[in-house]
Amino acid sequence: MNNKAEKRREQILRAAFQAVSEKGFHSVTLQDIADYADVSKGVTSYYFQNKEDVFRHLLEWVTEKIYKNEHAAISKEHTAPDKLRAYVHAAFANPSDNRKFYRVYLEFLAQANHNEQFRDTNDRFYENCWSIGREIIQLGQKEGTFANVDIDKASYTIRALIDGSLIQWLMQNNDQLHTFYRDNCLETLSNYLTNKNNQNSN
Amino acid sequence: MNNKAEKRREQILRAAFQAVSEKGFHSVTLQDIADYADVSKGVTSYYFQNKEDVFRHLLEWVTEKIYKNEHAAISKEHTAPDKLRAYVHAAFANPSDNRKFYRVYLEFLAQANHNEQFRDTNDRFYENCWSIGREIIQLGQKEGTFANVDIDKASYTIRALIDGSLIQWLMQNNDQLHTFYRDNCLETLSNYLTNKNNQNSN
DNA sequence: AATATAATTTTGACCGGTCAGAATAAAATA
DNA sequence: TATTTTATTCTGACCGGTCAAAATTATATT
Repeated sequence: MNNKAEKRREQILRAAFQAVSEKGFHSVTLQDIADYADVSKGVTSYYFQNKEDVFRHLLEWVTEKIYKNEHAAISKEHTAPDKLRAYVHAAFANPSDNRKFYRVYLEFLAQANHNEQFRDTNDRFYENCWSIGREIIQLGQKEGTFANVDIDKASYTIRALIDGSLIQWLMQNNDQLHTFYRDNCLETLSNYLTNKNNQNSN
Repeated sequence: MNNKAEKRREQILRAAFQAVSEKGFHSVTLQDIADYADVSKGVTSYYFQNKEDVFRHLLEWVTEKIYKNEHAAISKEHTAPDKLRAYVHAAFANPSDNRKFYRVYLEFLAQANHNEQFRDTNDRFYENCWSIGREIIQLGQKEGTFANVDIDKASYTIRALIDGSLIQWLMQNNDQLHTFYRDNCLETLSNYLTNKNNQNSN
């Protein structure tokens, strides 16, 4: 049945994810994916058109999962500062998961420059991230807890700082720094959004 | 003489840079590098141990050039706010150069997770970036124009926001947004460093 | 200066190895 | 039995690295 096929596909995507995180995007072979999924080589070709098709779905799957996780996190909170904290904490997750995720994500970002499909998928991911940012900021401004910053600009800034911090953290092989970067990120964003001097000058 | 050999090596590095920016890290072959450098395939092997050696030197060459450029830019200015502006403007450079550079740099970052040499080189680059940040912040605090933020934290934040902004910009194929992201980045950093509420709580 | 010799640099064909994709067959399942 | 899944093998393309020979440049000799 369809459900079972869907299970297989996810099994393969998980395997591909693991393979990419350990071996790196380009050194992953169809055989690797099959090995990690504990199936034979032909299965991947049966469920996906080719290797690129696997990766395309993998990027979609991963970014979708991240977005849903982050969105769920902020939905549990009710004030803007709480949502902001929840967002940053969700984005940073825990060191080992996040290291794995960002390794893979970074490879896709690098590839996106030469692959329009990846770029499109990432655009949708960005849109989702920005929408989270906007939601938080709008609430904060309605509450009166946040300054009257330009909402779009600020939503870009939020994601830029999160990604920039995580990449910087990723490049140091030191999980200790995870909470440091997370808290610094949150603190900076809190001050940025709260500071009444940051008024929208438009 | 030695000088001529050095010329050749740089010629090859430039070719490799061009090749990576156009074709992507992993699809670049020794033949590609030779083609871009307008020499035969064997030359690269004559001047470098192997392909990886070329890439290692390429990353060093590129990051060194970037750092020197940024450092030169802030050295021309005398006040902290001016240095900050100069730094951000240097980091953003111009759209086409920066797109090329960040494409290549992003590929190296992705690779760094599986390549210790790349990671080491990037660590040195980060150190240089942070030192620029620290220099600016220290001056600003001495001048009294900047708030008493934690200098290390702030230097990480500065680079994180620059990198995060540039990557986000890179993923949109729109050079128009270049000044938008640059100015937003600078504005955010200015406010962050100037805001007297951002006091170091240690 | 002209020629011969040596050193350096460049070339491109070649080899061993790898991989994606295709083809095929065998086994399992319903 | 028909369909799905797994296992195995083949093939053609491609790449990194090698290296002998060619070309060029530098040096020595007369």
